[in-house]
Amino acid sequence: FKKGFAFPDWAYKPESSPGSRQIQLWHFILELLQKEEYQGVIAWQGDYGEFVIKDPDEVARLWGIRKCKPHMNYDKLSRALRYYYNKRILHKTKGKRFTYKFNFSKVVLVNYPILDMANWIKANLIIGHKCQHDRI
DNA sequence: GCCGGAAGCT
DNA sequence: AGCTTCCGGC
Repeated sequence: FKKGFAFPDWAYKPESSPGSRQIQLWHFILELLQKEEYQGVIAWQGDYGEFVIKDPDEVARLWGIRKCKPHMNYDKLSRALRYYYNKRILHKTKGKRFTYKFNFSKVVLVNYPILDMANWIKANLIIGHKCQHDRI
């Protein structure tokens, strides 16, 4: 996940497509991190895999839109991030405000071998997002 | 802010 | 299972 890495179009599938499921928070975080336009909101900073949430309210708002949870806030989002500690997906950078670090050794190398990145994206990155209650 | 238990939802 | 909601404690 070097800077400027962009996921190709075929990696995105609509929610209604077979085999699709709800997007996971860490997928969403990675999605924001690879988009230049969100660098004022969330960005890689410091050590490899380390990122800073520069605008917690905005990240929470965007996550709320994605999950159709209009009352999402940073308090709730950060609780979800804390559940990643035991799963060894993330850990906190202690002393640094709004700063977390991906355990890429597990997330990428073990669960999703870097050599098979294309299939990892296909299997995990779901971008299509229409709220169920919004369907007419 | 950050932590983690507890309960609830899908 | 993967959050969401709520919250007491630090």
